Amino acid sequence: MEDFKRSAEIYKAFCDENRLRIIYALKEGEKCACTLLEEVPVAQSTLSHHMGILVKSSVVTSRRKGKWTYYSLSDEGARQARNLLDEMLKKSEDYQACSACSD
Amino acid sequence: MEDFKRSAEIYKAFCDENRLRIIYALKEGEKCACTLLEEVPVAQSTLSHHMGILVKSSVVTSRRKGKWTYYSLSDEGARQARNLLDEMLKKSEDYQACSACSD
DNA sequence: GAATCATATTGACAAATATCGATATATTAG
DNA sequence: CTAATATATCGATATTTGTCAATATGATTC
Repeated sequence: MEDFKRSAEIYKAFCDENRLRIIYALKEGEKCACTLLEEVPVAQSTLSHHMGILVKSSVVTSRRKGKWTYYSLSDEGARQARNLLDEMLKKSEDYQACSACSD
Repeated sequence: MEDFKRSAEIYKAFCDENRLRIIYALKEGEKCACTLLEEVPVAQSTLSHHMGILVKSSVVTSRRKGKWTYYSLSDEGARQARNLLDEMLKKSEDYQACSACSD
């Protein structure tokens, strides 16, 4: 709740158009990289790069199963992102509606 | 709910460490740029740049009062960011827990 | 209107990021 | 063991972003 660096890392998940596409695709269910690759218009190496960022943010988890890596939305990551957003946007108890204001 | 470009723009507000510091400072109340400048370790022009991004994201609103520009957290922007996050992280009705899975 | 103050804009630069093709690694299939 | 497949990593490059100093704009004050 003051570790702005880590918080920013979490929101990195959402500040890129293609990563939002990926998250959106994962709403339907767990998918392997090759499936995501069909749905998101980027090269394979680029997808891999984005998946790394998404996993680091903890919004997405990965699991290896043979040749495939399956990705899915993380409930825990979602909870964390939501809580943090609430925390950041909640005005404090003694919020000053208008500082040094002459209106 | 498919305008990924606009959605990414909204989350740009949260994916930089210093912008999070600014948002955090605004939880206390409306503040002018010069006050924020004392609390966030960046140059004046850099602060102005960040404020532009925050306003574009709609998370922060600005109001001009004489020489000063006052910034504050936008309830409407907060609502929008929260709704969008929920929307993005909510698994769909027929979520496939495990696609083509042999577990 | 000249001086002062708060903020925005501009220009330059460095750092970070998104992207791709090529290659490496790891697993499965034959 | 070899070939094929899925994914990750590497190297290169273009774009974007964060940053600052300098300057411009706009408002207030004298």
